[in-house]
Amino acid sequence: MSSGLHDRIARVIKRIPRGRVATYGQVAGLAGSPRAARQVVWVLNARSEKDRLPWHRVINSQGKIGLRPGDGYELQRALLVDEGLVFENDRVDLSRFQWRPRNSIV
DNA sequence: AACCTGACTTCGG
DNA sequence: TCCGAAGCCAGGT
Repeated sequence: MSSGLHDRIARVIKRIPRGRVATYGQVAGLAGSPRAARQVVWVLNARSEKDRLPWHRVINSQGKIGLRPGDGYELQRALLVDEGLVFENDRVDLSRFQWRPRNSIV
């Protein structure tokens, strides 16, 4: 059973637990389209509010926040810090905070 | 249909 | 470790 890629991406994002983060590529992969990292961005912009997605839990493969200072960076970082993530030089340690889902069925 | 755009990713230097 | 280039997908113009 499967819906459109965007719906699957949105569902994956909703599953990211508090205190953990997922990378764009990881979300795309869990949604069944490993090369569609940019579609994750599209979904975040188009549906974060409407679908109440935990948008702040998605960061890039380097453990950094994609949003730029003055354009959401501060808010995202603050939200993550609230959830217990630790930033060192503008990045989080993925080996420590990356979400590792047990069942990846979408 | 061509071309641009983006909260990306990987790879090479 | 830090860029830049190239590859990537799909929506918008």
